[in-house]
Amino acid sequence: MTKLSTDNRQHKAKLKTKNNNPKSTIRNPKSKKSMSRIYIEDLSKHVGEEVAIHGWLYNKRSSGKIRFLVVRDGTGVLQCVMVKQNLSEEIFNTFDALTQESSFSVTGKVKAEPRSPGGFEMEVSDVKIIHVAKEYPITPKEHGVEYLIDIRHLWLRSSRQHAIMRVRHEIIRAIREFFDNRGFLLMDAPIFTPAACEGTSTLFATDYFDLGKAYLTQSGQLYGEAGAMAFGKVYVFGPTFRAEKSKTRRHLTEFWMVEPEVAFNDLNDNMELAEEFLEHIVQSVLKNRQTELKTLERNTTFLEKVKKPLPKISYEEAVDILRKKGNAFEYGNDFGAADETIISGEFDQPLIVHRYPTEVKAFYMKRDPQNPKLALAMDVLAPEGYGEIIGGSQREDDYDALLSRIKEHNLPQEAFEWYLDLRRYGSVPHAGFGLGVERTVSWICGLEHVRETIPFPRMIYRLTP
RNA sequence: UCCAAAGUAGCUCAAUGGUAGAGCAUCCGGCUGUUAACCGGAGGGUUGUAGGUUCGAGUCCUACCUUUGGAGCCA
Repeated sequence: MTKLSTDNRQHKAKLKTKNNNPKSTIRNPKSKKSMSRIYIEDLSKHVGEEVAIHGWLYNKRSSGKIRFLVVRDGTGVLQCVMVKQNLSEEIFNTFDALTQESSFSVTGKVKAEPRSPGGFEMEVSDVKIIHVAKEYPITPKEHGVEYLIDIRHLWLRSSRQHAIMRVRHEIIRAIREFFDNRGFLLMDAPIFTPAACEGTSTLFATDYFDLGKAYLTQSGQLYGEAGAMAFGKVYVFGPTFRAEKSKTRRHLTEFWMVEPEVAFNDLNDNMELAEEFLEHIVQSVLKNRQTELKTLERNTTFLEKVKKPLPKISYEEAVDILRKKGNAFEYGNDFGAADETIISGEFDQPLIVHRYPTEVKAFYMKRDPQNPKLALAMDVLAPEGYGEIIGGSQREDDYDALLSRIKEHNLPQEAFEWYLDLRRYGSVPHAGFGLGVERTVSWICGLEHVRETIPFPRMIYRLTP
């Protein structure tokens, strides 16, 4: 019933536009020698000029003879004022046909307007409808995340999602800038791999011609190590895949990870690189994305404190903190999400925890010469309960030690022969870490869930859109 | 895989075991400065599915389905 009436209205709207342009309902806004077209973000340079904006209807309001169109063009939002006595009836009535998210181009004079949120307003002289949208499923009122995530392709048009995606973009830009400025080579690792990189996680399998199964990568690190031996310092930046049935606000099955790897670095160098890296990322966002952080109502007090040096404690000291807090934590276990929150709650900066028991860490991590029961590993825990955002280590560079680790973990030696080669031909101490992009975005934006940090999240029960 | 919670109008939510409602959205009307505009009116429901208890079930019971949160694993 509702559908019918909408269709009717669309039909009417089509008829109206047809009168303007007999060829097609979809008009090319550039076809007419129109005003110079600008983006909303550049409005300040065009005050007093007659310009055109191409965009979509964000919202509209009417007070009878004065009407307001709120247009968004992807770079911002602008309120356009239609005054009846200044416009022909035909143009004034385009207001009625425009539904939420209809596309159109609007022409008029730009005015500075202190009452408007962006500081500018447009006095409309002409409106050209491009396409009348059907009833839009996202209304200006509240919606649940469950509903919105099903229409993620449309949800991305809303202001909050714009802010998150712009912060994500800034984080990725800062990551690349940081490594590029330090002479790192960006080295892409393969997505298809013959075996588990770390041997533990469940992987996504796929048929690979006559070669049997291929698996989607869960880390580019081993390839990064080959890169470090070839180029000295590299970073791998790509998607990674985990088939574990993790159902939490911190997990996706497909997520992005950046993994630097540096030859001749030890654990201390690695921790220093990580803290400088985090400082650069957070300070870049604070510097370049204040508007977005404001939209997200992010309290930036903690973010401003992200500067070198970050606090560093050993696994043992972390266990002590847990015990002092009355937590019956057993030495030798890995920290759960609740433990991480307690430990990081003691600090107001990201916290580096180093030297974990070898049993809870991966086979390729070098053992501490001072205490062979410990791995030269490091994790960075974000404050405010956001958990682990970085995991890294100094790698085992001794051939015999690495081989026995591979055997202890029951890994297929043939698959790791190339990796062992790195210890056969000019082995050197080296270290690296991986940073989860989505968890970092989630932390910096202050979000409830990582699913909002990636344009199209992949989770156990979600493969669409 | 395990534990827990939730499914009622397009959306967000109400409704002691006793006639299923509101706000937003949609449609019709009004308004010359609105700001998630406002005011008046209208349409809109197999209460996730299948059984059961009861004079009577949206509400109680059982199973299943779907989604969400958490655990484990991890970034």
